[in-house]
Amino acid sequence: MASSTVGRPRITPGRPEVDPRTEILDAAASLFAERGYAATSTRRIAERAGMRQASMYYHFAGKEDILLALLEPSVAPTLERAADCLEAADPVAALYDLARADVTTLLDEPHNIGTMYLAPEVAAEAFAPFRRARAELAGAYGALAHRIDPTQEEAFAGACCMQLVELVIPLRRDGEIPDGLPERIAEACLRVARVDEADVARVRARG
Amino acid sequence: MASSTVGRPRITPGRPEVDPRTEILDAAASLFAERGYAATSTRRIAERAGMRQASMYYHFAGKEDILLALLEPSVAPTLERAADCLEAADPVAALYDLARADVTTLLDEPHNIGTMYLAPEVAAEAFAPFRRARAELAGAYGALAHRIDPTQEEAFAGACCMQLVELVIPLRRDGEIPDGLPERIAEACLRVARVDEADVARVRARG
DNA sequence: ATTATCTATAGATCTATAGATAATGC
DNA sequence: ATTATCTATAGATCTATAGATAATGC
Repeated sequence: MASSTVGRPRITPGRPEVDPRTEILDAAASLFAERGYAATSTRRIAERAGMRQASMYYHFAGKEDILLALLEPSVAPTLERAADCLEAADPVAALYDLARADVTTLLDEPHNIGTMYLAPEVAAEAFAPFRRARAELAGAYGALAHRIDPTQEEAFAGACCMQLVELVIPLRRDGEIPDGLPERIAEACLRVARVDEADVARVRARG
Repeated sequence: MASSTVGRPRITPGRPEVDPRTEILDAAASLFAERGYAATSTRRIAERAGMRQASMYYHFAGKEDILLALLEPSVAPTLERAADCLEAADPVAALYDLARADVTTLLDEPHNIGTMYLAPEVAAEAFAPFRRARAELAGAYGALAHRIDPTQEEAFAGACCMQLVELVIPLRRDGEIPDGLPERIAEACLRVARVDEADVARVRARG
């Protein structure tokens, strides 16, 4: 995984101990988050990664392949977490924990790559698995909300929770991350799912 | 405003009774919403508008000018509505009505142009007035929420309401608009702002 | 021999401008 | 004369490929 010294050396040496694939992903993620996918050229990605434009193609088939590599790793953990929480005994606590975990994940990603969830480019066929994973996650939110209060419709409640969780994306873009954001968003999800204030306090206090 | 017959005729005549500026805005809005701003070429806009690529420049200075023209009309009404509701006697009803009106506006726009609110391109200097208007709207949501329950922080509550209102954008993109969406989103805003269920029912019943 | 870069470039865009042209208006 | 289009194109991209090159590994 470290940079072996095999192969023609770069013109500017680049970070040691970081493999070139990661350098490219890192550069692309920051540019995609800042300027968007379509407005980011392969030349610019390579430049930020510290190599020539054409060298990128040794590691990736193209721009779309890079975006796939950036989004893919989040799919498996998301599906797992969504499946797990469906079996929880306490749906209120489960909803809170799921929302908090998802917000934390989005916060911890190195370059606010969540921005790309909404990009028109992920409508392409290649991103179908990614979209399916998001739909499944929304389904999990909806199922929990429905267990909390069966009078509310699953699809709408799930969409509301997802939307609140993804509030972290614009907040991060604008550099306005308040303290305790995961907990605050998780609480907002509970309220949208019609959990009463006593229960909100109970779950919050549970820590 | 109708198409006079002055000027060299088009190769393909185009809609009568619709002025060319509107044809261009219409074409651009649909393409921006479908594929995004950066991925939409002037050639494609002109083609959908029924004219040659260069003819567009008789009506607009460039692509950015078109996006500005699409976003600008929403600024004044938004600011007005936000200012009005701050003086309302009943903050719960005011929050409900503001959210419902904003969702309805986004639903009524001909081509889901709300998609562009989140595009990285509106970070450009030219869109500063538009961003300021959105910040002011978020401020109005926050102020109402704060009047409803002064223990909650304005900025976060405002951001949550905006985010819920803008849920209409992805729902519309996916063609999943349920019945009564403006009312349902407005209710969700009340719940996030910690309005109790009795008050939610009261404001909803008020019609 | 293998690996990972490099240089160079083909071919396909895309934006914006220059200048011609085909209508109506006066 | 004015207006609104047209054709043609300059100049600047941008993506992806071909083939050379400079290291290490065996």
